[in-house]
Amino acid sequence: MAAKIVDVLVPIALDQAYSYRVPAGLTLEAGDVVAVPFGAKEYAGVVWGEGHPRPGLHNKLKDVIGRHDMPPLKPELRRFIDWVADYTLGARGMVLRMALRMGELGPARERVGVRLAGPAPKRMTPARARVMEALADGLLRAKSDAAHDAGVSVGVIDGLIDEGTLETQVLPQEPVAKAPDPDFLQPDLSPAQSKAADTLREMVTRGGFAASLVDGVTGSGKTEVYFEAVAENIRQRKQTLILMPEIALTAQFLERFSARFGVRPAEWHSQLSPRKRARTFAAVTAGEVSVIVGARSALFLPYADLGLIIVDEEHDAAYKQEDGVHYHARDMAVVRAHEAQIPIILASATPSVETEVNARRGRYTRLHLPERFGGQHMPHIEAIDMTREGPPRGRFIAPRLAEAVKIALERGEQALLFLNRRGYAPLTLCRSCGHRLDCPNCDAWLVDHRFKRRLVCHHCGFSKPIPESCPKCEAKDSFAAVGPGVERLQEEVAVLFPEARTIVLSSDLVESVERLREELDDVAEGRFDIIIGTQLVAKGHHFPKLNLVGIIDADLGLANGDPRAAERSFQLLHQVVGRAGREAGQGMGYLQTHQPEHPVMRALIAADRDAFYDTEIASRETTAYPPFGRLASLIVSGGDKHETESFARKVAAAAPLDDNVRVLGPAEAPLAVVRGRFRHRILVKSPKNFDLSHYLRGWLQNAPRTRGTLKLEVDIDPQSFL
DNA sequence: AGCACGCCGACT
DNA sequence: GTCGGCGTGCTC
Repeated sequence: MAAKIVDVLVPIALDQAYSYRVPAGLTLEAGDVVAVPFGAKEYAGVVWGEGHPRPGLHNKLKDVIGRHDMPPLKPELRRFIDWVADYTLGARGMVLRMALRMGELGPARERVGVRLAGPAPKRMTPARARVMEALADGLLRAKSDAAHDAGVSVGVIDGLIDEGTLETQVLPQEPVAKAPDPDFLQPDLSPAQSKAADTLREMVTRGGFAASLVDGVTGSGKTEVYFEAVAENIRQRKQTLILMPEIALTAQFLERFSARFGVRPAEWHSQLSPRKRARTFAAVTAGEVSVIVGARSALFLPYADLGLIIVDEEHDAAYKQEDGVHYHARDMAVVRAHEAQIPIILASATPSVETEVNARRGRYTRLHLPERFGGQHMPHIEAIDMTREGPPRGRFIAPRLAEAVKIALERGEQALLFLNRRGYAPLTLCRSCGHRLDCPNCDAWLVDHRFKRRLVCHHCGFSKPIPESCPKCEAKDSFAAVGPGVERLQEEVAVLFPEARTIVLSSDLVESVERLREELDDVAEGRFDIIIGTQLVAKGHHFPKLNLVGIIDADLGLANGDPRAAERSFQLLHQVVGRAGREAGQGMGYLQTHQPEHPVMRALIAADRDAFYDTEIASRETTAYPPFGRLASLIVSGGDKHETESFARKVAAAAPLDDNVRVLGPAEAPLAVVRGRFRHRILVKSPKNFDLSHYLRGWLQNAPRTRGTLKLEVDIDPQSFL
């Protein structure tokens, strides 16, 4: 290229690239990472192509400051960034920002090592003698290691350095991750696993774009299967990205990885320290990292030579980014694999309807793992019809479930009672005047959290102590808790099973990731008899002694008008009941429901996953919902109710006429007020093969501008309808 | 996204 | 009179 003027994309909320003069002596190519002045600040941007400044702009151009010392962004990544920005209607600069999350590449903090070099110190002490002994081999070791090995404090080491007994040397940086060994452990695979692994290995060897779905129930060994593809990709000396929905809770996964490959993989997620982030980023760019396990943001990193993408738990809703650039990491992963012409593997026990349809149509190769590993059986599921055999008023555990728990406890097995509701009760009302305690900022009830003695809003975080008397009628002791949360359930469990050791696992009670890990270990080792949990218990950890799962309210996720309610419910409930009986024999699951004939319940009871997908796919097809049609959601929000509403109407009125498109609304969002902001939603539906992004772009160009507190967000392929 | 500019209210 | 609140507009 070697142009005198280049277009540079800066990682800020702008869609446009800006033109800069290239100073003499600097040669730039597309993809080069450069420092440029922009406004008052300096940014690391990327050369997006040759400059095409508007004629009048020529004499206003600034100079590129210089080129960053890092590999250029490959064309495939630049195409991917353009594609994502175009598709999501996000600013290209914001998408680029996700690819340049490099942190500050400041000077590396030097780690100092020590080794025995000089004569013994003049004054010898017992501690000093221990150091001399520990370092007698004359080898270099980190200061802290030396202190630890000798059983002394770092101060003693420092003293010996001053004496000249020890000499210091800067330690080489430890690599972000050591090289995984594809042959560290020969896996012991079932015939079905071997067959699937062969197919995947072949896909990796062949290269080029190919998508496959590893589809098998919890415990069928999906991970072991795709690890074989990872092993093959390591042998090909290419990088592997393994996407996980929630990286913080993957301790068990990291252990399985190191059991198979001998080392832990590199990690990428938002909680990385800036230093670790910068080092990992550099290592990924330089190709020094072979396998990276990451949250959705890892999809945008500038890999030196990416050869394989794996999306674990591909159905998980956490893959959808709901703020900033709205994107679905699973879908974008397929796009990236396609741009890079590499294989992608999706894995799930309960695939998303989109993925299931792609597999049924043969667009994705389905690798089915039909049974649990080691001859374990899927749990036997029964419904408990709450209209006919429900518990007495004010109680939530039906007699039949209570009996099953009793038997499990007698056998020394664990029981899990699942209720996807945090706190004590979702609603508190005054018995004397009927007043409901609600959030001052949101259109939502305050949830009673008795462990914390507070009322909490689950939408904005507002909380206040539980008042003594009704704020409306001032009646004392008049509050009634309506409905159950996990804390209330524990109260009932304590009455029914006073001897049992119980634990409540709920995200709001989690002090730290480490503490949760300990608690999960305690559960796994059998230090609790009854686990009462929210969706926190649905994934990740494996509990060998768990043989009984009771779903307290199987209808909970079906209540709202969300088009994905059935799919979500099925996935969650399937995952939770699947936790029973992986090692301890025949597992049992009970679904407490008011609608035992609902397709979700029927499919779970009959252990007929396909039946669920059949009905759900048919229903999506008749309603032209995704994947048989396309959806976008425009969310208008603002601080003033009327202004927001009238602005939303004006936006909707600006929609270009098109026979392909149906514009629904604006309507008040189901959660009409959040954090004091009023929300209206416009739903846009189009046929599948219609360029909805292009249509929306045209629309928004002619829509009235937001001003003041008004905000207009575009959510393409919305997953949440709140 | 970040920052400067500018226009209004309430302080040393 | 000036400090500072945030609404508006611009950045090669």
